[in-house]
Amino acid sequence: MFEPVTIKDIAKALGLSTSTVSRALRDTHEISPATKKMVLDYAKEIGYQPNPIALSLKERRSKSIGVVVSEVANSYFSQAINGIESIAYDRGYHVIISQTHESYDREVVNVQHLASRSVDGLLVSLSSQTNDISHLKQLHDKGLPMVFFDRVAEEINTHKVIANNEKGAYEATAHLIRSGYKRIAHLTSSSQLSISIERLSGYEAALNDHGLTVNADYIKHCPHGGMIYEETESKIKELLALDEKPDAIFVAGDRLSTGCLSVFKNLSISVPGDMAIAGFSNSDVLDLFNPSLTSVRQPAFEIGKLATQMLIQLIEAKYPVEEFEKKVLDTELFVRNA
Amino acid sequence: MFEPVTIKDIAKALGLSTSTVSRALRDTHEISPATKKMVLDYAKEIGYQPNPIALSLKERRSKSIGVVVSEVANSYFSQAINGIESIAYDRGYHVIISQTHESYDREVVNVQHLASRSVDGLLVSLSSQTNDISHLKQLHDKGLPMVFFDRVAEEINTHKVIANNEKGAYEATAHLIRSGYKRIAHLTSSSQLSISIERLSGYEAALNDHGLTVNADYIKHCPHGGMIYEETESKIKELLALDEKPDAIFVAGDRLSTGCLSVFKNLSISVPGDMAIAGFSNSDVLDLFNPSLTSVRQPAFEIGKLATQMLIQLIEAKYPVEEFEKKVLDTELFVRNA
DNA sequence: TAAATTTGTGCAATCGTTCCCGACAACGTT
DNA sequence: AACGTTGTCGGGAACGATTGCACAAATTTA
Repeated sequence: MFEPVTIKDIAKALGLSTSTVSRALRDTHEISPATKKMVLDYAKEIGYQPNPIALSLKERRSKSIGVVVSEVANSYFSQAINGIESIAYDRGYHVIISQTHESYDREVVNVQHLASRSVDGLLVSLSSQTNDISHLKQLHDKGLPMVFFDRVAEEINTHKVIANNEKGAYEATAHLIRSGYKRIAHLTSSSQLSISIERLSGYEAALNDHGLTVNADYIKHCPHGGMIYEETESKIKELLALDEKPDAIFVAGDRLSTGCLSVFKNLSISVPGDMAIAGFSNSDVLDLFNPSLTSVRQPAFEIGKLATQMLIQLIEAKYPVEEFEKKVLDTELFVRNA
Repeated sequence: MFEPVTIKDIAKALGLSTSTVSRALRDTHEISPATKKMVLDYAKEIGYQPNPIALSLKERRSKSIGVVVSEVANSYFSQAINGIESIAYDRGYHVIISQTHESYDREVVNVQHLASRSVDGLLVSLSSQTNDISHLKQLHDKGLPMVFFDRVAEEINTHKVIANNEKGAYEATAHLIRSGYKRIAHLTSSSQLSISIERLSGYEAALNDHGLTVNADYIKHCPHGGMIYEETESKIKELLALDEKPDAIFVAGDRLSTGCLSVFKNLSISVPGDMAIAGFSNSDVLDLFNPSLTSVRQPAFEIGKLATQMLIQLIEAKYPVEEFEKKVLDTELFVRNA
């Protein structure tokens, strides 16, 4: 059906050996100009394209990197992916994206799928359900280059690129405090996630620094990170049922932020009248929201770029890299509904 | 660095030939149960994983399909991709996503990249800038299986899956008419795109059926499909500058719809007070928008699923397929701000 | 002029896997 | 006893490309 032309076809047609053709195509100095021209012309004429799979087998690398994210339909990740592609592309790497949909099982399957020599390295942002990282540790120990971004696994010793989640959370919370709110709740995703820990920490620091006490009842976790509406709704209802109902919420994720707004809309609770909200989000259309949302925006594109640069550096390193670094990029606070 | 275990290692360790090991692993009947067990046990013990690249070279297929879309950060496409993955995954195919960002040049590069035997088939939705489809035609003529979805190329004879754009556009326009608007404009992307043609046609039919005349001044094209804010803004300003200013707009794309809302917000034009809007969009958070948006929603997930099923059918067909079909799925109208 | 070097090309191995053949037992059938 | 089956297994050629080595012819050097 689809019969690609190979180096062998060229060799046969020109009465040369495959080695000569190969060398001519690669422009080696040890081929006579005449032969070289003949081969190149003929190759162009019949539209020869080298078979990347054969190359991969020989070179033992695929010139492709795998990306593991929870959802591409998430502004943060789609922006990060654009950053990833902008670098990978230039360096001649394919990018294979896989989505976990925040499921641990899918993460394991996807990672296994990407590994086994079909990708040269992995860019990983953990799913919210992931506790056990042995599937990644095992590959990392075997030498598969790996860079974490956003949701990182501290236990694995490699490069990491994250936003300054603690500072971003601090600023958002401090903004709510400065706006006069005193009972500030925190809605976040699963507790073991690095971003959850960091954002919680920033939230607590802001409260402490402003003379407010941290109330454990005000901190609610959504293990599915906003993927399930009912989960978000029930957590918010728990907050609303408290004796000392919060007057503001700091939300720690993109999907959670929009989910939160939806819940309040459905419950006919006015924002920010009855409840103020500030949350992490990278959406481009936040300005169009009603109620609007004060947001912490991460440099997603830049994070994707950096992570990819570091990964390619690992992949192409001649000797095993022992020194790893964690890059931390600042977030930006967009005040709306001030 | 990363030394994967091969069938050869197993053969050597067990004193067998690679052929026997291969057959044992593939559970052929001509291997004794004892040998089979020995091989399987040892393979499991040392964590043998077959090398998919070697397989690809041998089988002359990669078990992967390429997807060409404009942006993953577009609700329609991210939902379609979820549909694509849901099928591909089950059938053992990798999915490689590439983004054109509505650029013709990137589309050509991406398609070339995906082809050359590294994907077994292509799922394509054209970029808004694409006029010339010879890069696809050439591959299709060479026998590369290809299925179009959403933005299709009529000139290429293969399977196509689309929404009923004409009907959806008709319904949205008719809704505006029923709501009392008389001067309805149409904002759409580049004129050569299949979806633009179909949606324009539905728009015109609705006007005609309701005794309204089609006014060429009311039809504005944005070649970048909403990717460039300034372009959208200038087209809208053109509409606003008309003597008989429109009182409603039917918008033909996801990004254009949100772009349109942003422009009106920035121009302090009240929607739907000064101007009513209805548009194509698959966003999940339209309910949160202010002003809200009456939307035509496409069955994106289903379209992705169908297209993938048809593509895999083409890929795995024993004989060249000659009969192609175009599947048309109904859209849904969500009335908001009624 | 003979030896040494350069130049241009081919042979064959390699990457990991499958699969067509053929080898060679052990067994059953006339 | 001679032959055909059947069950197990190994050898080796593919798949497409690269590359170290060998080797002839052409050229330069001693």
